[in-house]
Amino acid sequence: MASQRGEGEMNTTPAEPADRERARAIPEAAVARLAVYLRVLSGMADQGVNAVSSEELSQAAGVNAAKLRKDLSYIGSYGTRGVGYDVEVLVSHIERILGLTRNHSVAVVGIGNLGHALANYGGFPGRGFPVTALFDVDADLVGIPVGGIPVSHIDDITAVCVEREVSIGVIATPPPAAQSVCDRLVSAGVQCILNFAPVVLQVPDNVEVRKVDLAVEMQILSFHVARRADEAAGVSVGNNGLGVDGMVIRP
Amino acid sequence: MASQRGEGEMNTTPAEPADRERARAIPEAAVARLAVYLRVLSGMADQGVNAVSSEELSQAAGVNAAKLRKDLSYIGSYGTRGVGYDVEVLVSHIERILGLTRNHSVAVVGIGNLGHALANYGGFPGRGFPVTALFDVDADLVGIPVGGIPVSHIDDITAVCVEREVSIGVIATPPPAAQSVCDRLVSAGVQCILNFAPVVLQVPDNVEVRKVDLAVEMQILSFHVARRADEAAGVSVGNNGLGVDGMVIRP
DNA sequence: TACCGCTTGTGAACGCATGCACAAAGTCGG
DNA sequence: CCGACTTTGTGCATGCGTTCACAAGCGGTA
Ligand SMILES: NC(=O)c1ccc[n+]([C@@H]2O[C@H](COP(=O)([O-])OP(=O)(O)OC[C@H]3O[C@@H](n4cnc5c(N)ncnc54)[C@H](O)[C@@H]3O)[C@@H](O)[C@H]2O)c1
Ligand SMILES: NC(=O)c1ccc[n+]([C@@H]2O[C@H](COP(=O)([O-])OP(=O)(O)OC[C@H]3O[C@@H](n4cnc5c(N)ncnc54)[C@H](O)[C@@H]3O)[C@@H](O)[C@H]2O)c1
Repeated sequence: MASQRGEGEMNTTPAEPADRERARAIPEAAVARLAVYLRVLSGMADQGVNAVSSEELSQAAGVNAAKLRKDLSYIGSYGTRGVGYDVEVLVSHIERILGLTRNHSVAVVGIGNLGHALANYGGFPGRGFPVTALFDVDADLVGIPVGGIPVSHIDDITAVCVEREVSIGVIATPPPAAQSVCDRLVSAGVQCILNFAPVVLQVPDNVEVRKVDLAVEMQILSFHVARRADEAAGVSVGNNGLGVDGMVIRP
Repeated sequence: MASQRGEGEMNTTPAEPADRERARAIPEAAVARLAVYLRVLSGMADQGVNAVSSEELSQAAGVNAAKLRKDLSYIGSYGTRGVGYDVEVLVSHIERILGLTRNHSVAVVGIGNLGHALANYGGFPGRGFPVTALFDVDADLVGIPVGGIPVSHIDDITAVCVEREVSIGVIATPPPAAQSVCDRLVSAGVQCILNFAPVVLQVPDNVEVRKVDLAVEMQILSFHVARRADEAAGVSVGNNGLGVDGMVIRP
């Protein structure tokens, strides 16, 4: 539960094995892909396509066809053998599983570079995630509308979140403020947090955190470059501007 | 290789099993965590800490201590039994493995909401990822400096990328332009791409793509809310605007 | 109606990652 | 110098996720 999932996995607690755990047994990885299928299917629906085979859909989503079918099987059997899937039907079933039959109100905290971009972004409302509240400590920002929503002061976070039924909190503050903001969101009743600050947040078990750390993403890319580089040329990357460092990794 | 990794995994090709595959056998998931350890360790080093045990470090990074030790063991044995790890030593070894001994020049394409935020963000250069080039199609933007770098026209992408030795391309354009931009980056020799546009990019095998899809992140959070909701109350989420649909999932 | 070809859905095998538990290896105090 | 204590490094078992391969099921056709 109290995970800290992000790009490459990152469990925190062992998560009790039995309890009422079995619940809805859809693998986490499959959920992420279902969201991708949904986007692709929505695009197809918009273009008037109304039937699709697992082969076509998997291609468009960039995954293995068998995996796609297994993923879809987790949510039920809504295809027609010999034919494929009805786009509309699939869309509505995935939406139901992902809990998108109701809107999820989003609050953005920290209206700086990133916060502005998020607040101005028009892509969320259409996907069921209306941004309904913005917060910052900066008095100069409070009251000013960004993307149509006036910025509230961070001290009003509980009242505003409750009033606007915020269910997802997005943290876009500097790292030192992130934990404090997180705590405030949690005590305001927000149970889902998307964190852009490069810090590991501590939250109670009933709160779900996902993090987006761009530096980590880049470092993973960097790793692949490096691996590829000394895979090609046995050793030594070539023109590195750093003295002696091109030796073998493992002794 | 030609994966499309993101939040929850997303393989594309089966990736030939043997070949020279064995290479550097560090699990992808471990690489992502190493980047997190590195950040935590850097923070510790800044605070004057110079030794740390696996228990402390794992706590700070939000992972299991055993997992942390296993992750570190992939890069070698640099701890001292009975004592712990030397922070500096660990930092430099992780940096070496992640290929951070040399800087990776970054180009951002699409200087809109998000592109501005990225260009203005001061966190990348310090972590070894200097942003050295910005591109857009919009003639009004070309020439204007953002975050100290003047925006170049997208048509100059090859020349500029080659000249500035760009190794990572960040795509922050609207979705319809993403594939085309991606193709241009690839033909300019860029082998690593970080994609913010919600589309599945097609790339050759020698190019590594990672995607950041915020809508997907939110949908995953939404799924957990929904799961938790009907875990508490037996069945039926409540007010869904879709006729008859509140039945059990699997027959 | 009976057959044929196509696509789904899934059982089973495999492989990767996680977590446990402990031996190996080092430090520190006496 | 020795013994007790601490913490690493890792073999092994377990569980999850991916992939294969095929039977079951459906539409179309004669
Ligand atoms: N901008 C990017 O592209 C980018 C990229 C990667 C990561 N990040 C991370 O995202 C976060 C935000 O980045 P940014 O560039 O937008 O920073 P920023 O400095 O531009 O904006 C931060 C905003 O948060 C506000 N703030 C500070 N303390 C607060 C508090 N306690 N409560 C509410 N608001 C508070 C500030 O007033 C400011 O408006 C940082 O943690 C950064 O590391 C940003
Ligand atoms: N802004 C956000 O917070 C946010 C959140 C999630 C996803 N995204 C995604 O990130 C991408 C960018 O979002 P945004 O809000 O910055 O959009 P935006 O419209 O503000 O900016 C897009 C920029 O790309 C430029 N552009 C268009 N076509 C181009 C081309 N062929 N080559 C170079 N530049 C081109 C445009 O001139 C514009 O400046 C979109 O795909 C969006 O879906 C953005």
